[in-house]
Amino acid sequence: MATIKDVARAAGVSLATVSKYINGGNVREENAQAIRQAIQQLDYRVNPFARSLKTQRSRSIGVLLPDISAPFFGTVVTALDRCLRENGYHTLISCYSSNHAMERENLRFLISAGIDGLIYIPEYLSAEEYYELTATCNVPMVQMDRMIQGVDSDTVLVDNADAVYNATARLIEKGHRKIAMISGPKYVFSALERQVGYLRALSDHAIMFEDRWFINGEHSFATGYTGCQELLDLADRPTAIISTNYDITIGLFTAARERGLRIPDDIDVFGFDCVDVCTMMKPPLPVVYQPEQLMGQTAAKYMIQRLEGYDGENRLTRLKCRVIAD
Amino acid sequence: MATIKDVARAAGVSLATVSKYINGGNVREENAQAIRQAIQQLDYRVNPFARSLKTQRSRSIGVLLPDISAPFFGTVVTALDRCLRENGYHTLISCYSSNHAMERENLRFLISAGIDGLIYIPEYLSAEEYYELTATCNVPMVQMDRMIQGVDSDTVLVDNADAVYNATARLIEKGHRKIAMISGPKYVFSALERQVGYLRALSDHAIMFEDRWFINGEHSFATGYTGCQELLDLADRPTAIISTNYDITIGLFTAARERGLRIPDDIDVFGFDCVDVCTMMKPPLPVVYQPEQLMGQTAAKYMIQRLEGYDGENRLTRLKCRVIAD
DNA sequence: CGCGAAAGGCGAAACGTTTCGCATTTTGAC
DNA sequence: GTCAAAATGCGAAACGTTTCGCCTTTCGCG
Repeated sequence: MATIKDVARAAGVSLATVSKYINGGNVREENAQAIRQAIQQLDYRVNPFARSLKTQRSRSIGVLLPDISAPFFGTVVTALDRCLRENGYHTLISCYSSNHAMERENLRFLISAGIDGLIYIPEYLSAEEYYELTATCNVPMVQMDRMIQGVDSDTVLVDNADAVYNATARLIEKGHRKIAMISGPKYVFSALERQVGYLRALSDHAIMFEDRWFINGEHSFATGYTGCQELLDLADRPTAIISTNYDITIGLFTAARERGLRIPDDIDVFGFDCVDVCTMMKPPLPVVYQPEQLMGQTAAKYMIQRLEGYDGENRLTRLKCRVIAD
Repeated sequence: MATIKDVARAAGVSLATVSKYINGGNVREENAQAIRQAIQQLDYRVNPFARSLKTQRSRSIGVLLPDISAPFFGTVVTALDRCLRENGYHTLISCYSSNHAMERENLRFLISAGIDGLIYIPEYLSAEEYYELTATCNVPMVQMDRMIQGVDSDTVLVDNADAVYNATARLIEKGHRKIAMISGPKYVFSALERQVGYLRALSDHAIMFEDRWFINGEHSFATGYTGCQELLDLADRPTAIISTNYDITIGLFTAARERGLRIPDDIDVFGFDCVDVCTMMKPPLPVVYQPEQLMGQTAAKYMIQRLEGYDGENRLTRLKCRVIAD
């Protein structure tokens, strides 16, 4: 493997000049020519390890998240990855399987791997734990989709409460009064916010909240499926159900249709995250769309700015969700 | 940040001894004690850049794949990541969005990032292109799920033909004679193999292949949805449809049910990849399950063995899919 | 043509490890 | 107690960059 030294020799300049050329400094055209040619000829590539040792930066960004196999996260991360790559960074992904111990362990691992920055979708970690783990290193961090209470950083969220408020309000306008919701775990930031939106909409329209119409569980197919069954088994059935996640929506559909219920005639459904599924149905079902791409892009933007020296206030972006309904 | 030099000084031994201790060499217990204490006290961590420069290894494995937001890939990669991490490696994921130019570009990027190994789910790249891009570097590579004709490496595949053969045969045993299939793109290795399994099953049971019952498209919801509609619009409708991918299956369901067809009574469906969806229905639908976890684990195993010096023949594993049906 | 400023080039040090070859200590058998 | 072998420790070099401070060349202007 050719080194910068070989290039310098071949081009007849000093090693420092080659380095300057590579890193975009001023070099006389004549020399630039020679260096270019030498690089070409020797098929020289910068050795990333040596560079990192010297600069103490790796140009890699850690992404710590619960689970990459969920479509929502997958799409966010894809956008993130693309943005970072366009700016010369690469993405080091780490999934902690919604598991507290792994969340802690993987965070430690990412840091010891020498990441320049961290983009983080937290779940269980407390502020104390976070600060303890990251005490020594000092990499910038961007929180995404969720937030640890007491941890200050740039943050990109969606307006969960608003989105679910709107969804609920739509159903109410359509005449529904018995509206159920199937939601994620109580300890998940975004799930909590969605719950708030639901409650507020009911209250604003003077509709009593019924405990039995509110179901909590993991963000899984099973939660949607069994949750829907539970609801349909009630003597006092809801006439509409709001879902809060892709898997829950699919589970919910499945259960409802298995019972031979026509959607939306027999039971109305408000989907979440699965725009393609909902819009292709006849009639199209209303659905909450989260701006996944934009979320990834914004987080990437914040991170890149920090890495390029921005040192101002922490920024909090609330992206609006789009409620897709006629 | 403390360096190994500080540790050596604090422990009263030489720098080389500390290094030996860290890397598991023989050190007198007395010294080990002192070093341990010094490390603790100074909160010393090995600097990964310096280590990499010296060893020319990064302990990171590149994973190049079409799209992380597909549940199948997501699950495979999650397993992969976990295995590699347990062995002290980390995963550098790169999605090329099923795009030829990006596939090339991202491969180049991964290599220039100094990965120790590559785990690769290819799509468009030819053997020539692959060899050209990887000519200079010499990292081990494991192909997963698919294979480039003419590129020799450890490879982990599933037995696609077998799986679809069995699925088709089941439907035939159930009495179906008009069996349609909705499949992925013709240039995707696994899609082609699935097609082969379908054709062979038909032929083995003396059933004519009908061109109009075979539909090709991207691995997307839309393909399943519109494909199903096309099939149902035929004067000569199939009585069963085989899907070959998660998104296609969901699309197919949606279209069939929108028409008010009962599954499996009015039209039988064989699902793919979405075991939870299919098994929770009543009655449960048959479905092809790909051993995603095992696939990731096997690929990780092969990679780790190569990195630890194994230098034997290339290995080809064909994992069996499980056909889940009563 | 001459001058000062700006641009460009250079050598050397530094980043924090691992590892080589050799020197020293320890060990165990006699 | 002695000796050889085994175990352990050490100093120094090396990995391939970037960057600092200083020196030389070039350029533009009067």
